[in-house]
Amino acid sequence: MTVSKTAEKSSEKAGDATRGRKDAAGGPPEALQLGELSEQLGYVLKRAQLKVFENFLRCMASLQLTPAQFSVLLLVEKNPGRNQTEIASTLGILRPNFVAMLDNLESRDLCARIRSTNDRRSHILVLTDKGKAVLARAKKLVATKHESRLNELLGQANREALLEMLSKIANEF
Amino acid sequence: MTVSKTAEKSSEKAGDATRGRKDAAGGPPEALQLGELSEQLGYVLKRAQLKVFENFLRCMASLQLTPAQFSVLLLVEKNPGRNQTEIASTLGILRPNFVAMLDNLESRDLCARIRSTNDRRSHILVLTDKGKAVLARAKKLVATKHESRLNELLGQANREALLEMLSKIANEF
DNA sequence: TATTGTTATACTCTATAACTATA
DNA sequence: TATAGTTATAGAGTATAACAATA
Repeated sequence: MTVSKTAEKSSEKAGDATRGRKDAAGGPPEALQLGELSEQLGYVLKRAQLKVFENFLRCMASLQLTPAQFSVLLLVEKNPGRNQTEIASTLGILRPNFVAMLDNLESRDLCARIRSTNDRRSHILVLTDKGKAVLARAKKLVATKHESRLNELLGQANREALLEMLSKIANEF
Repeated sequence: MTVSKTAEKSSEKAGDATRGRKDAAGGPPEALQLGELSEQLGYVLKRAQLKVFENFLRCMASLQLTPAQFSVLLLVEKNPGRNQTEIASTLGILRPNFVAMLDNLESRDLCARIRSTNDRRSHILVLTDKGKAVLARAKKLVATKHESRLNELLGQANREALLEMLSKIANEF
C-alpha cells in the first residue's frame, strides 16, 4: 500500500458534479473526508501495520532482514532443535511456503537444516555462528532505531498498553 | 497467514537434538517459546490485523464485502463526486489496481462511474441506491457483530485508546 | 506537455494438492 | 497408513511502465 498524495491540479468552476473540490479562490483541492473510516479498527490497524513494517525494513536495510525473516531467526534461536513444521506453524507460515524462506536464510549462512538422527524425515533448525551474530546486530538495530522511535511517539507506558491490547486481539479475538 | 497448530506426534527418547520436545511421560509436545517475539510490536500488530480482518470477513459473509471494498464504499458515500484517482490514493490503492476493484463493485451495481462533464478524462464515483442500502446493512453488521466484539474483549475505553494509538502510528510514524 | 483511466506485467504472499522418503 | 519436507501451482495484493483520450 502506498499512500501517495492525491492529484494537485485541474481547474474548473464549482457547481456541477465536481462541486466542493476546491475553495472559491481556486486553491488546492480539499482533502477527502475519511468519515467513519477513521473509526474502523481494521482500517487503522492495517495502516499502522504497514507503517511499522516499512520502518522496520528501513532500520534493517543494512542487514537485509524482513520482519518475517527476523521472526524466524528469533524463534529458532529461542527454540533450537525444533523442526521446520514446528517453527513454521508457530509463525503462521505454511510449510510449503517456509521452504523458500529457509533456502534463502541457509544460502546466506544464517541458519542450517540438520537431518534429525531419530526421525530422518525431519530437519532440525539451528542458527549458524553468523546467524547468531547477525541476529544480535538485528536486535540492537530494532531496539535503538525501531522500537525506540515507537517509545518516543507513544511513551513507554502507552507502548506497553498497546502491545497488551494487540496481544489480546491476536490471541483471543 | 494461517495459525495452524503444530504437529502432535512422533515418539523418540530425549537426549539428542530433539531433547526437551516432550515431557518425560511422553505427553504432548511442548509449545514453542515465543520469547522476544511477543514483545515485537510489528509481529503482534500483524497477527492482530489478520485476526481482525478474518473476523470482519466472517461478519460480512452475507454481504460478500472485503475490508477494502467496505472502505471504498464508505469513502465514496462520504465524498460523492470525487474521481477514481482521489478515492484510490486516499485509501493507499494504486490507480491501476483500483480498476478491477471498481469493475467488481460496479458489476454488482454497488457503485457507478460517471464521466465528468468538465473534465472528460475523469470518472466521478457515486454509490447506487443498492450500494447505499448494502453499505447501510454493512455498517450495521460491523457495529453489531464486529466492533461490538472488540468492545467486549477490550472495553470501550481501551478500544478508543487503542484506536488513538494506532492512528498516531499510521499518521506520524 | 501533463493527467485520467486503463492494460499489461511482474513480484510477493498466501493457499492447496501431490510427490518422496521416511516412519 | 501417516508425517516431514518438498514441488508445482494458483490466487490475492502490490508495484511499475506505457498507451489512448483528454486537458
